[in-house]
Amino acid sequence: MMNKKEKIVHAAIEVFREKGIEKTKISDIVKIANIAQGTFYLYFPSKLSVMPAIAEVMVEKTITAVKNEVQEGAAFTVKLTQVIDAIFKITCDYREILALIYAGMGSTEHIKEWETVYEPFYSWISQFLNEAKSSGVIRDSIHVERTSKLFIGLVESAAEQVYLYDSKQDDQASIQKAEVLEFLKYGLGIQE
Amino acid sequence: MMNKKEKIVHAAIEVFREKGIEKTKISDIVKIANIAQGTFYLYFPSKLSVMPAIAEVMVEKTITAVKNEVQEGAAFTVKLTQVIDAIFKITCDYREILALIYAGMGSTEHIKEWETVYEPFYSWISQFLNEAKSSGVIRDSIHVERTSKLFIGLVESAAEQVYLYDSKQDDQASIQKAEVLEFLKYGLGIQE
Amino acid sequence: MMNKKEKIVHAAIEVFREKGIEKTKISDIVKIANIAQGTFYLYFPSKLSVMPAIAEVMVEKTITAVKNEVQEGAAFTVKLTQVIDAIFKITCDYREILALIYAGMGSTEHIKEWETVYEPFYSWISQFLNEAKSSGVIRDSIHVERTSKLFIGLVESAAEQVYLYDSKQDDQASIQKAEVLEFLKYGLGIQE
Amino acid sequence: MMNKKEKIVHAAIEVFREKGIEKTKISDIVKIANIAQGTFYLYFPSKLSVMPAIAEVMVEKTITAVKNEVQEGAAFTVKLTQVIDAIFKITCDYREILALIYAGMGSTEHIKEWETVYEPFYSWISQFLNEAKSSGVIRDSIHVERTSKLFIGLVESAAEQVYLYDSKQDDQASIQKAEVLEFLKYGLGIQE
DNA sequence: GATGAATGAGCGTTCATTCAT
DNA sequence: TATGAATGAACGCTCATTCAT
Repeated sequence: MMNKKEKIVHAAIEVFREKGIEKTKISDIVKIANIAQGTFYLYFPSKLSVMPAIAEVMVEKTITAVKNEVQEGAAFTVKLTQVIDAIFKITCDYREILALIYAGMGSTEHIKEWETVYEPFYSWISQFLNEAKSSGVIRDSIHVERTSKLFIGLVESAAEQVYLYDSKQDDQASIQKAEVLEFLKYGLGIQE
Repeated sequence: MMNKKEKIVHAAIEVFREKGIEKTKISDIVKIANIAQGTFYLYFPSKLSVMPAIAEVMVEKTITAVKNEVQEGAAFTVKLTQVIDAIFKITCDYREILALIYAGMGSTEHIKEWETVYEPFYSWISQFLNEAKSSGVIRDSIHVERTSKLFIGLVESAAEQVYLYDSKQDDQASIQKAEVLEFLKYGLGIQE
Repeated sequence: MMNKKEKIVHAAIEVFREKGIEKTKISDIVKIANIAQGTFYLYFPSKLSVMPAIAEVMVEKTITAVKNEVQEGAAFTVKLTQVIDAIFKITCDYREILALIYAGMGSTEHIKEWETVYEPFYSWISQFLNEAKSSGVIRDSIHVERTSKLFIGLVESAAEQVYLYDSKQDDQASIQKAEVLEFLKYGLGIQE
Repeated sequence: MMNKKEKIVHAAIEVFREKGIEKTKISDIVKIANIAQGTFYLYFPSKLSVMPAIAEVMVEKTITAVKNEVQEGAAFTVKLTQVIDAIFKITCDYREILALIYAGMGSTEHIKEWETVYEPFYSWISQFLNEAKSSGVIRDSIHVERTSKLFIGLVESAAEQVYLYDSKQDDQASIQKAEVLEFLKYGLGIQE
């Protein structure tokens, strides 16, 4: 049994994916969440104010997906491929929502919250890069915190482009992924 | 004196930047454009249908900015720095709109148009990379068309992060730019 | 053919009388006015903001009623009786609305407007008293402007009391009127 | 420590004064009363049904104020002045509420209750006038019960006008009071 | 008695769209 | 073409009321 707030967040994700954010009505969300219209307003003042809570869930989903995909003990390049795979998958599955989160939501009101919300994902990637740096697999001049953000930005925007331009052709995804991998290998200065 | 259509497009850009797309009303646009409410519908069927026209203007602005910044005859690394500078500047100035355009706008209806509209910018970057590739400045394994998109995605997302996370500290911009340059130099495999 | 604003004001008066102000919905008003719901908001921002316009109409109605009732050339006491009759009639017919207007509308926002709106009525009574004062019918110590307000306050509150306490008994009205007349005769110091 | 019912009544007075009756929500009242939302309904069925209890408190306040002001053994004219002073003070302090009570509240449902509630005040003034009548200070033709209502109506409407039209100028109050006193002296036919 | 989270009917308000001028 | 007053369907939001605890 979920509590009401969680119900709203999950219902919102579901409806946003189906109808897009602009076309989603609060009445759609409460119908899916199976709560009364007024109850929504006990937890959120508006449709957009659900976004930070959604972002939190999305970051969790992403981290979980990445962790599940990455094979403990594999070579760094393999792991890199797996990270890219995971991000591509999540990005394609939830692209409308991620696009909004990533773009900073159009409105600047919640921006400082994203920082906090995204932090765990940046941390994970930082840690991932740091290990590689320590074992000499990637170049020593890497600044891991900053690069983690560039890394995620690069992979996510690449994933979005696949959807954006080549949504019909599945093989485009793998070509694009390969390209990103290649670019990252050079960018990180992998020595294996 | 602008014609009515241009007035609408420029007014829309102005209002979208101020209020965000969701909160912008057609009445806001016509007020700024100084035309009658009904006149809008003589040129555009809906608020979102103005977006491709906006994108066109934005791409023009971007290409112009890049061209103006890049110094003919300079070394590739210098030019690279200049391209990054120009994109950072444009991205920061118009980030709300670019974010939306780039993210595909949440609604999938106009996606195919973006492809066409963005094409000139991708072309310019492709050409830029191609010259470098021909003269052996960057690694030969680069696929210029695909990389041009990764390139733009990387730089734009980096620029967005500066705005997103460190809006107050101006020096963050230059650090972030340096990091991107470093990453690109490795990613492109520059040999100078 | 009335213009839309007048239609709204008259419809509002009608509905307020029937249902009371609190229970009146804007949808009731527009139904009677025979206009679209949205049209209301082109002229008034809220239900209560119609009140000043209503007050204006009510003051007109009152002055007209008084003028019609008062017999040119009659003795002052007769005229006084007629003024009282007219105010009682109007007050009883429109008591819910007048009560609100007179009480200052509960909210203090429109108070300064009442001053302007009521002015014509105060003027008329002032003039009425002034003539009587000039011809020596009422005591010389009367300050006509101030007394006109006391006069109206006295007669209106008396009329309200008839409605309030004795709404069923019609003869109460005439007794109350007689009492007011007596009180006013003394109060004004009539010498006839 | 007040009991819950008293808490509600006093909270309602406070909120009604601040926001007006129409804009007052039950949730505002319970917040001030520091009780739970549901508790309200254990004592009152609706917002307006609190009004008679408020009126009772107001009448008590008024009678107390008048009694405190009036100096035992003073001449009638002096007492009259003191009564006027007291009513002016109370009316100005609680004008929004008194206006509503006095005007019959727009809704006719509780009217008969006001009669009962106001009775003590009318009685007191009747008694006050009766004594003056017995001692021959005021004219013999006075009908004390009816006149008590006219008396109160006159003084209260005068007090409201001070507030309404001249809220800034404090000396207006004393001029208005003097005018009322003069008017009453004549109206009652004082012979001193 | 007391609570306050939950309810949902109902209302205010918006704003894209139309069309007579 | 251009206008902008008028429209009314659609939606956000409120808030009196309930009821399980």
